[in-house]
Amino acid sequence: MRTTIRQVSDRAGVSVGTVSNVLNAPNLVSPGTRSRVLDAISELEYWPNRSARSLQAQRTHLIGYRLPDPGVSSALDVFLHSLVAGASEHGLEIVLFSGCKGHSDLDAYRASIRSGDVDGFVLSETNYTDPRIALLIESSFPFVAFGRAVASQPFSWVDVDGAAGIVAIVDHLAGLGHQRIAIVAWPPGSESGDPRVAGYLAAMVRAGLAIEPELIVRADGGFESGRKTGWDLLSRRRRPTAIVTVQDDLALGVIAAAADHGMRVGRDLAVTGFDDSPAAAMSTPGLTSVRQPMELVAARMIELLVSQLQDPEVQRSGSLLAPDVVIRASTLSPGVWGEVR
Amino acid sequence: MRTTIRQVSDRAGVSVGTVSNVLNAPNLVSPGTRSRVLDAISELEYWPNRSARSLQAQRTHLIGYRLPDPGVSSALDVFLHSLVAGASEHGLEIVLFSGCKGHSDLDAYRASIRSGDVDGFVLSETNYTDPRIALLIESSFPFVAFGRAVASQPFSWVDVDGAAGIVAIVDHLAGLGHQRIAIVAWPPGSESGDPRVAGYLAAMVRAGLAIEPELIVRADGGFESGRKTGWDLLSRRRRPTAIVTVQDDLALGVIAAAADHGMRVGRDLAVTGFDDSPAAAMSTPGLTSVRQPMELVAARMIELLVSQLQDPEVQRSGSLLAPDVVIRASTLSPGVWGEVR
DNA sequence: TTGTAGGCGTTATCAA
DNA sequence: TTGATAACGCCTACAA
Repeated sequence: MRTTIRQVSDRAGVSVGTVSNVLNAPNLVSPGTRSRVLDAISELEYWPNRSARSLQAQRTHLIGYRLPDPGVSSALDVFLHSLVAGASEHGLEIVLFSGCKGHSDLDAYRASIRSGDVDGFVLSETNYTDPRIALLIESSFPFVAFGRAVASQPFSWVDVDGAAGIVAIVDHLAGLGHQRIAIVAWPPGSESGDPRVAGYLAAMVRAGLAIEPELIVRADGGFESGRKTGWDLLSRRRRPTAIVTVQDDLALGVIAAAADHGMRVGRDLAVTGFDDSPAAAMSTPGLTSVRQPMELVAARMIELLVSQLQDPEVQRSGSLLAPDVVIRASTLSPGVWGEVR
Repeated sequence: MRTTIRQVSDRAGVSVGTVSNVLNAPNLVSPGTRSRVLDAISELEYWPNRSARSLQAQRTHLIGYRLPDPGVSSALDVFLHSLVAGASEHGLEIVLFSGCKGHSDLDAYRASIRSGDVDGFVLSETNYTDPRIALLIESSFPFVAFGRAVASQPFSWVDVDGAAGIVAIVDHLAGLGHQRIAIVAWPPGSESGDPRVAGYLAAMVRAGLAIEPELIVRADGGFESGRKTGWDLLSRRRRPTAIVTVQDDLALGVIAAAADHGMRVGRDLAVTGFDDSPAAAMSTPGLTSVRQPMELVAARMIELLVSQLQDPEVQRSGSLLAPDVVIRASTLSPGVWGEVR
């Protein structure tokens, strides 16, 4: 059986209220009894019961997070870690859930809200009109989203400036002398993908490079999709000398396609990714990529969430964070680029 | 304000006990009142409060899992997913925590136990003598470990037969005609690493290949470590024709080292990894690797945990699961192997 | 078949 | 400064 506050109070010869005060408002207790109580607490290894505390405080100190499907998020590892670490600093913990089969995803959120499972939610993989965001706003339930969206009211979000990331990538490539720069992007309509294409266009214009529609190709995402798209791109008479992608997995697929064509990436062709996933760092050649500052993202998300927990009426706001470009061998060998073939 | 059982009972014109029975023992309630209560429940969108339920049942339906440090586990994504999915089928959720700074890791577990945070733990990254295992056994608190260990008493664990995985790898390589097969392993003393080396030795003997001490090299783990070790191995006068590793990250480092030497993996050299991480599948050439059946691992772990939750006295047992070998281009080109140089 | 009451372990309120 | 007591929302006896 676990130790209760009653046992501690008996042991210390005080009332339960006093023990509670020692823990929650030590200044209200005289030093003498305080130390007597503290002794009893440590002798009995007493820790307040979480459920009881939650029940009375109407607060669980738990934050809900629905895991994205496997393979969708290539930096989940770092993100989750930072999230847990950040939460822990505020006495919060992250509870994972999955869309229960048979029920819609939304129902899981709804049930959690009604049963007081968690104090708030962290959302990721949001898109333009995410029904979860609408639901949570309507329920006026605390949450933060990784990713902007359109919503009826302002809400808390953190996002990474993908457009800026791609601009930096294109600048880098243009600086190396590339002129035919292609981009492999997801189909239009993606909250994270569209700005990246916009960044590509802007940077190309600024670099004085011609924008040719055939240099903008679409792929569903993932390695195989990148491989196929890359193969097609490299099978053309007029090949691009550089291929920008919106996802590391796509870029790694392009690298494979280049090998299929007998080309050496980093020499015959430049390729870039997005996410700086572990696979990007460990690829041969190393994959130049846009790195999202996941630690910052997570920390900021927790910050925004905590401020809502403290004051439900707090002004909602968004944070747009700047990414870095990590340059690796997949975009090396400046000056050797020319019209291929 | 959230809906309480009281409001439901008022609305349905019954007592709270009856509402509770409708939810927990429907057969005790007459069909008439039952449907009346059910109506009230859905109209009011009533969901029982989790904290109150936990308090009274002395059960939180939460399982604690301490995230491994980033980069340690290359298959965390799949594992977590399967864990969450498996837990969800039993009405359990996974709560993540991190070693709170300043305190020892063990204290986090201790505190969780005493305060009734969770009903049990899932452990991963265990080693021979894991203090957490000792603590949990001593506290007779429900838990399952991913990985065997030495302990004072039997406990529940699930593990993947790493030795068998490496045996299959060596068999595969020997079948391709390789004779000088090296292994890059972690330093001795690792619960997961040692059996893999043992598997290597056994398979080499069985294949009638000479075991040369210089073919067994040690590396700390990780890409850079693999790159360095690989470079050294390939700088020798008598190079191995195949390099087995105990981790994908190491293998990818070896692939990079081979490129540094101007060698083409899959043709001049065979390389294998362990874990079948996303990076392995997306590497060029694709990395032959040992795939741990993470879905099964997680499912079995949940199974073992749930059985303890149902009956604390249940017999503890372990499960050793068989891995698969995923063959990719890094071990292709059979028959072209010879003494290099 | 249904209602009532006690208790799960805390914290907050109010007296003393 | 401390002690008693009433919630918090639920479930489970037990009584009706």
